[in-house]
Amino acid sequence: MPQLDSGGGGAGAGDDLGAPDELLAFQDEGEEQDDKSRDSAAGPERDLAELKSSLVNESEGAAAGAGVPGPGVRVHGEAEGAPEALGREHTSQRLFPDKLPESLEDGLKAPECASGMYKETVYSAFNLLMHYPPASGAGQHPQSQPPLHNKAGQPPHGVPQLSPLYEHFSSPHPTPAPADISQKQGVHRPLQTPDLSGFYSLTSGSMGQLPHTVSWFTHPSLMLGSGVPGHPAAIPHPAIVPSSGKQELQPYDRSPKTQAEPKAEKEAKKPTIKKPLNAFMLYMKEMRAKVIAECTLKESAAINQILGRRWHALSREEQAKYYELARKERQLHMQLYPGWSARDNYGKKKRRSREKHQESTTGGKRNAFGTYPEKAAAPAPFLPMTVL
DNA sequence: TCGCCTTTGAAGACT
DNA sequence: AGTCTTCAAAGGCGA
Repeated sequence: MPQLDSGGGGAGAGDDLGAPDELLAFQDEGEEQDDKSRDSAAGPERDLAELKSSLVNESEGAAAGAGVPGPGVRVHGEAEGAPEALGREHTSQRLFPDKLPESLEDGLKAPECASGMYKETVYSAFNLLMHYPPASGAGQHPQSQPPLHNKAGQPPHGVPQLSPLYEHFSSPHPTPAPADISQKQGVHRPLQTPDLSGFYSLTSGSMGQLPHTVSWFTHPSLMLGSGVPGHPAAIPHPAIVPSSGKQELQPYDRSPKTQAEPKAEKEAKKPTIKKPLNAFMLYMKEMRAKVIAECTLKESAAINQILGRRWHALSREEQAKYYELARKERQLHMQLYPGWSARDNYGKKKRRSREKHQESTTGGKRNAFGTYPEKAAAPAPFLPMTVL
């Protein structure tokens, strides 16, 4: 995130949520910018095609270099030696797995997949940000700020797939549900803070600008958890899900099973507070539907590959909007669940087999530890633009 | 039914 | 401090 929190946290300690990694995402200036502009200018036609051709390149490189290529696979001719290039290298590498999922191949074959996919990329996030003016002294990114005011006050295109957290706070009736949850978990959670009241106090008029909010309020997952039954305010925070089983529920399945559930089962379904979504997750959530609609792909793994590539093709301004969203998301999450820690969910998922990780290590993607071999040669910390 | 796949980013755990 | 590990979303697929 380019300098979203510059200025030493005008919104207080909690504002210092812009992770350093966010800055790294914008290290790739210079040739990277050219790269992105090429990608963007070329449009989606090249998106999948490049992905596919890159795979070919990688295999060619592997053949020519006798296994040397690994991290050095370049797809856009970045400058050698530059820190940005280093950071970029493993990115590129990650984007091109050894094997392309069949489903992805199908998607690549599908001509409709290469049509107009790149338009409107961040309009949704852009639009959303309009409703969340940056906290004082925070989010003062010079590039992300000015365009945040849509004079018309209407979504330019489509329906933003907002993180429920935001939609939740878009409600003119802020729900006390999270606090309720917190009580159950024995965590003190102040309902509202001065920071947030200024942040998310939306008028009912703004609701009209967020028609998608309805989907959030009517989503069955919101009927879980605690709260005052039968009242909209009873809707718990969407980050709260039953701890047992997957988060996803059958769409619009509102059968009152919970009433008949035995006590033990209820115990097992104690709500879990999920991690706030990061910038890329927010981007994926928003763009997934488009990719699915325009491609024949359905497999998330393949879609995520495309989205990952598109993510890197986004301009820094476009990415900045998602970073800003994610930052606000974390901020909200922190305000809602002050006692929550990612540790709470640590180890809840079953671990993958170590062997598979080691396989991927040799494959040049994330190694057995989820990082990249090149990380040892991590680029120098990104200097905020204000410094530069 | 459950975990894997696949992506990036955030953050906890570990050295 | 630096590195490693896990989780966040999503839905098809295989065991």
